[in-house]
Amino acid sequence: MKKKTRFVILGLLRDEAMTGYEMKNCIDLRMSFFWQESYGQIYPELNLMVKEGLLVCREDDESSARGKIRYSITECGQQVFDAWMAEACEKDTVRSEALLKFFLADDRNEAAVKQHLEDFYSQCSEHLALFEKFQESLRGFEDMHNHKYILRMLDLAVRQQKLNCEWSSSYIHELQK
Amino acid sequence: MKKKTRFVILGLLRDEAMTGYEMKNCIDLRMSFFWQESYGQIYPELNLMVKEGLLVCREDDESSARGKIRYSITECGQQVFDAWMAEACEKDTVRSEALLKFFLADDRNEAAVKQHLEDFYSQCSEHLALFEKFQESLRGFEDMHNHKYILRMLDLAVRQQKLNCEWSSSYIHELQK
DNA sequence: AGTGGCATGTAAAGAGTTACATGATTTG
DNA sequence: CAAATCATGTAACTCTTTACATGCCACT
Repeated sequence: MKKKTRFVILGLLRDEAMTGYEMKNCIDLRMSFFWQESYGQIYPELNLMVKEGLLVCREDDESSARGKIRYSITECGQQVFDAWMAEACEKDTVRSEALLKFFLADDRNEAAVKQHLEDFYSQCSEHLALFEKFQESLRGFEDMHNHKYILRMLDLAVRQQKLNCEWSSSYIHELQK
Repeated sequence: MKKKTRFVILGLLRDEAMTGYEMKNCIDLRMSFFWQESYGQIYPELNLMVKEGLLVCREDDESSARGKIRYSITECGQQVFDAWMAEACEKDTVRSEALLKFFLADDRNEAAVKQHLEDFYSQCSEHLALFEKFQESLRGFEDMHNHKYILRMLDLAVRQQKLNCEWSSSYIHELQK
């Protein structure tokens, strides 16, 4: 289970130069469906990657005591990214406490299950709304071709969230009978 | 992100007494869709839980130098489990290298994406087959009511895998044009 | 003047995997 | 009888989160 923080960073920077803070934001908003990173991983990795020549950085704001630091990918970084892209994927790791509880429940826990289902439903709806908003924003561009891969991915994300919503709402109705 | 190993163990033992090895097996075969544990988590936790009075154990096989150890849940363990069931769930953590690659890809990586899609498809088909087999085995019982919660969960798992299969196969066809 | 969001970073704690060691039992 | 699988366990390592520290900027 190798650390993949650097590849996520590299992948994001191919599109545009970003600060560490923006990367974390982008990962949380658009990729949390299948990936997460914390500041404790991002910032140290960013400094390491500059030393290794995968990234270059420039201070945005010379006037401040400690300005924003915006990173860009180097040619070497591109190569490292493409090499990783071609490698086989490790198997997924998923930990969903809600699904775990749904699986392990019995009649003693019916009330708890009901509550968790409602939470699950509202979380999925929120995610769905987020993904659909992102989808719309990408479709607004005329250069849709550039977003071909992301749009395909979003299509899966949206359909999975819809499935989860449908499943949990019908499960809720069943329990209410 | 608290450790939940003990609750998984407790949940499994409510159905039947098991050895640590059997638990790991069961988790890998039936729960890997949304959960995983390793021996390094299970065995030390098992010993701890006996000390805390959540479990009792008996050696299966007195003749061997080191026989199987089969664990059962205590009344106290039941209570701890039910208390956890009623608690709110932490948010999910998911790490899927394949989905990450699908999201970050561009035209330079089309060949890699194709390969990963094929791997993704075959993995999902395998999971689907596994879930369907499990589903069938549960439906064989006359006391289906006992498995109500697991069957509901399996319904979601099966539908998600079907969605993934459908998505990846249509994506593969698109790329082949 | 205070709140909240932007922004960078570190240290310590905690979670989780991996590799190894050991030995029994089953199956071809 | 060799190989695979069953079975338990530990130690070292790696990964990841969390809590904290610092300070800017915009808005009210």
